Amino acid sequence: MTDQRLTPTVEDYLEVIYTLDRDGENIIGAKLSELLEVSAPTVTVTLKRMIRDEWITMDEKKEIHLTKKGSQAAVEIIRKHMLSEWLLSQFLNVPWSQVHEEAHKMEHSISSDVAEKMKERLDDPKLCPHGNPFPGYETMTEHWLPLFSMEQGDHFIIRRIHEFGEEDQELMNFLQKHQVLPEQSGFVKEKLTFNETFTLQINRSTVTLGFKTAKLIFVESVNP
Amino acid sequence: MTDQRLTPTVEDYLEVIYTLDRDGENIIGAKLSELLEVSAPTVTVTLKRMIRDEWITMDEKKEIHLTKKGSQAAVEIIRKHMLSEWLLSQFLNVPWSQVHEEAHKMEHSISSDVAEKMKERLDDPKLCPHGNPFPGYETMTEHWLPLFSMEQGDHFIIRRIHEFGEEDQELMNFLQKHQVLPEQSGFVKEKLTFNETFTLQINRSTVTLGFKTAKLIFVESVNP
DNA sequence: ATGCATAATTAGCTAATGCTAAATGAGGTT
DNA sequence: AACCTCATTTAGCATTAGCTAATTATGCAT
Repeated sequence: MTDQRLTPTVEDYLEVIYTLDRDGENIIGAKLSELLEVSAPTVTVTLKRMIRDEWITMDEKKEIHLTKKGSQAAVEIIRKHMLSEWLLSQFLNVPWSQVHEEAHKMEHSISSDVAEKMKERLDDPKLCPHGNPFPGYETMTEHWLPLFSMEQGDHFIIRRIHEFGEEDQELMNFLQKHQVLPEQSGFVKEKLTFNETFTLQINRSTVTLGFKTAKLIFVESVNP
Repeated sequence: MTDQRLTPTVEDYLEVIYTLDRDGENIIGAKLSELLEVSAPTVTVTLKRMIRDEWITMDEKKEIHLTKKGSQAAVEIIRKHMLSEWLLSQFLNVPWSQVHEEAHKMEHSISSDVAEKMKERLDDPKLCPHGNPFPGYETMTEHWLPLFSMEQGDHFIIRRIHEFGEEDQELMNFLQKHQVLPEQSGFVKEKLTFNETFTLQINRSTVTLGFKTAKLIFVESVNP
């Protein structure tokens, strides 16, 4: 009957699969291998276990789908992750750039009871400190556009750094250092397509971001 | 060399070994098997790994001793445990009786940086919510006596429930329900040696504790 | 000296997670 | 049809951490 309990590894897989699914991406082993930074054979056997335990199914095209049980488990772990991020950031003054990494470790070891207490204490947040939506609140972020789609001269308020950017500690340190943070406003000083860079002005200082980064940052467009 | 990283299992062993050592008990495999609730062969092989990785040594009498490295690691994990307990109890209103169990899971997944933030935020506590001392503050608890040593009519303030009692969830629920908690005062209504029980009066209510429990509870003796 | 507890080990398994190297599959091109 | 690329799988290994059953040590008591 497979009343398997979740292992941290499986929880990590579920999180990534849920997020890819939310974004409408097609989910195959190779993508998980890249995002989770494990080898392809490891992915194969882990997915096999996950199918056995009914967290996911795999169709003829080898695409991965969450079962109902898998989806519920994913929601739960993502909630724990995001609540931990707020706890670390609000109560413990852990720097914004490190909150993801720390929460990623904690999320596997807090009970649903504790998560519920955190939710109450933190006022039931709908977005994480990076602006990503709690499961079920995806509509709140829908109107934000990738910075990538902005043009020179466009003004914006930064709203969100995508989950898949959060994983890169160097990137996060860089973003924090240059105030590329949710709620900051700025404008596109220069967009160099041939160079694949955006140069932004934020609070009297200037940063240059590559296209890859600009695709992970979402902004609200504003009139200057 | 063996720059092994700690696994949760090894951290658990270190915690127990440190605590037994603090209490001056002789530390052998059989005791760990009992306290950690694993089989004897499991203990044998785990200790072998711990010796290999230089967390502990074993003498001719099979007694276990922490190396310097092992002792430092133990202190660190116990600090994380106790700080987590306070965080859960103070910030998240997790019930006293559950705080140990939750913290026991969390302790393995928080970084030393986060522990340091917790320490600051929680005002550098010297005792855990159960009254057990943080490593290095053992003297603070030395003058408290086991409830077991009290006599009929003796008045006391409960100060401490020993670590090895915390592990028993049923016991903890029972103690909380009957207000057998640090800072509560009461007196021994009846001590029945032939029955191996103490009956206590605490705040208008009465509880009966077995000798086993009375040995795990430490009190400050007071004049009525 | 013998024997009984208690403690510790050995032997042999299982499961989850990782890895590399090598083999296969599946699709699209030339 | 032959080939190339990308994805997946097989095979073979390693480590940690559990277990049971059976064996061996060790120390105390008769």
